[in-house]
Amino acid sequence: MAEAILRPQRDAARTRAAILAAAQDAFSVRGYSDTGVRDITAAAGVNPALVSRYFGSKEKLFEAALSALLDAALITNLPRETFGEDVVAILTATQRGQRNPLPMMMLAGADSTARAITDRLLKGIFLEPMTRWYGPDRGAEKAACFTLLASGLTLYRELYPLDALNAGLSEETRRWLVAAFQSLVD
Amino acid sequence: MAEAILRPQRDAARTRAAILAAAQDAFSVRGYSDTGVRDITAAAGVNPALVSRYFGSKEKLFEAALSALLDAALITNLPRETFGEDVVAILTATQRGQRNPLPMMMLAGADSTARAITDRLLKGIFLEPMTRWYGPDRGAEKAACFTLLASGLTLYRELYPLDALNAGLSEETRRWLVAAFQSLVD
DNA sequence: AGTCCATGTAAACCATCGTTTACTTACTCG
DNA sequence: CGAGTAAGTAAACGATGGTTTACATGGACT
Repeated sequence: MAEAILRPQRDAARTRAAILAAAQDAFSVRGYSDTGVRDITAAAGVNPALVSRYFGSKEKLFEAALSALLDAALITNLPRETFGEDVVAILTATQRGQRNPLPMMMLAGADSTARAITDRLLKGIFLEPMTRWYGPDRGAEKAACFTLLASGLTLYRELYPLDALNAGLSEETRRWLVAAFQSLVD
Repeated sequence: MAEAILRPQRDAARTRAAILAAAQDAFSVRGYSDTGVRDITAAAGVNPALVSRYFGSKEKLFEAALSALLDAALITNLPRETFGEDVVAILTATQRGQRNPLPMMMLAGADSTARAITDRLLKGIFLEPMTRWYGPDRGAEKAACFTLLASGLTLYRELYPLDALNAGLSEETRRWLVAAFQSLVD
C-alpha cells in the first residue's frame, strides 16, 4: 500500500519525529489543553500509546515541541541600525499556524503545567541573551519590553486575529511598530 | 454559627454574586480551562450544581464574569495630551490576580469556546469605541496597536511575571511605555 | 531458519469534569 | 399553622482524555 511507502515499516526515529511535528502543528494552532494526545497521534498516523513511549507524557511532549522551535527562533544578533525593521519583518512574515513558538507559548497560558514549562523556556531564551547584551539591569528591561511587543503583536496576529495587524497592515501602522522596536536599542 | 452570619440563610442574589466573584478571581489567576466548576463553587462556599442553575453553564458563567469586569474597564475617554501617562498609570496600578479582565482574556486563549467569547467581547469593547474616535480604517489600526501594547504589558505583569515590568519598573522603562502609548494618539 | 528484542497496536483503566436528577430544607403567604 | 415554592444539596451520569497493560509483529543477528 502507499502508506507503507510513505512511512516505511518500522523506524523509531521517524515515528518520534512525526509525533513531534504533529504536536508542533497542533499546539501552535489549538493550544496545549485543547489538543489531545489522540489528535496528535491521529495526525501523525500512529498509536496514542507512542506518546508515552517516546516522550513520557503529554507535558514532556509539549516541552520537547516548544524547545525545538525556540532553538530556531533566536533573533538576538541582528544589527542595531535596522533592528526595528528586521524584527517587524520577521514577525510579520510568519504565517498563521505554522509551527510558531510564540503563539504556542501563549496558547499554553491556560494550563498551569504548560505555563511552568513556557515560563522557564521564555526566560532562558529572551531574557538571558539580552542580559548579555545590555548587562543585568538594563538587559532585563530591554528583554521585557521586547517580549511585550513581540508577544502582543503575535497575539493579535495569531490568536485573536485582527485584520489591521495581518492583511490590512498599513504603512503607518508598520512604521509605528518599527519605531517602537527600534527605540528599544537606540 | 459564624457562617450563618456571613452568608445569611437563603439569598439567591447573594449566592449568585458570590459565584460570580469567585469565578472572576479564579479565571483571572488560573484561566478558563484550568479552573473547574468545583473550584469556583468551593471558593464561594456553595454547591457545584448552582452554576447550572444561576448561569446555565460554565461558558455562560465565564461570559458573565468577563463582561462584568470589562464594563468597569473602559478607558476610551481619556484626554489626548496625557493619554500615554494615564494609560500606563492605570495598567501599572492593577495588582496581580485582582479580577483583571485582561489576563482573564489571555488565560482563556487556550480554550476554543472561551476564545470565541473573548473574541466577541474584545472587539466590542476596544475596537468599536476606537473606531468611533478615528473612523473605521485608522480606528481599527489604533485599536489594534493599543490592544497589542496593553495586552503585552499585562501579559508580562500578570501571566509570566517579569520583574522588570512589576516591582522593578524603572523610570526609563516607564517612559518608554508612555511614549509608545502616546505616539498612538499624536 | 529460529530466536529475541524493538516497534507498534488494541483495549481497557482511571481520574476529572460539566451537568443532571432526585431529594431535602427553609422561607413565605394564605 | 400548613401547604407550596424557591433555594440548596448529594450523588450519580456520561463523556473525555492521559496513561497503562497485555498482546501482536516485523526485522536483525546467530
